[in-house]
Amino acid sequence: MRSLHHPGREQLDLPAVLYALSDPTRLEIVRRLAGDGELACGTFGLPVTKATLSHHFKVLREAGLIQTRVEGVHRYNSLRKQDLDTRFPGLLKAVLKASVPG
Amino acid sequence: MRSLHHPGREQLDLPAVLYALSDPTRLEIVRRLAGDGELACGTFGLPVTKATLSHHFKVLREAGLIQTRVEGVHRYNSLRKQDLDTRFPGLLKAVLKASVPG
DNA sequence: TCTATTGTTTGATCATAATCAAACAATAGG
DNA sequence: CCTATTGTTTGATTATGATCAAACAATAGA
Repeated sequence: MRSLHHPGREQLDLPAVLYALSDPTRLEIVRRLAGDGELACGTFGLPVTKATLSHHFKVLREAGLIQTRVEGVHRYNSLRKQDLDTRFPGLLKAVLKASVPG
Repeated sequence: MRSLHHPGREQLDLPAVLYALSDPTRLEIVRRLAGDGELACGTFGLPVTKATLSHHFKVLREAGLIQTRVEGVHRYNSLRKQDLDTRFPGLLKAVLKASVPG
């Protein structure tokens, strides 16, 4: 398996970040991670296959939104809050606030 | 010509807004409008044909990011700052701050 | 070593979208 | 009217991406 690629803080690209956030499934993943800290891929009860989910995690990872830590057979994902907030101040907070319908 | 469609404030959809902002050309359009208030379509010296530009304006308009006012032969575009800020507080500001490289 | 679990990758399909040239529409000014 | 200007729409092309099933890889546990 190819090792997981995480772009550096300086490489974060706004269009890529916005694009990653523009998919409802990925937005939901980000919301969960914002609340729960660290989650394995399989713990999201989303209505897509594991292949599709894996694809979405890859998009989020390569855009620099999440960090994936390997432990045994699991991949634990977490939001790169610090990096995002440094590079794009207020963006994540605004997106998270807005993504709660109501 | 079909009349220009602008979604109501309540119809604004976060994924659609983020998607509209995820294209560099459209992001540049939004940045210009944020600075200059109101601009006709032809006044952006962007490296795309007028057909492509028209397409991007349509995407921005239908996502609710811009408002297009027809005056004579021109279309004057402006950012829907108020609506965006009401619906997604802090989002536009964060995007505009982030989109200035440096 | 065998098996179950977890997730990735590949290959295919289908949909969406970015782009352009060309045709079209609407208007302003002669 | 005629013409130039401004922008939209259409049709075509090309690229990207969301999705799934199936094959694969890695690990933990019996």
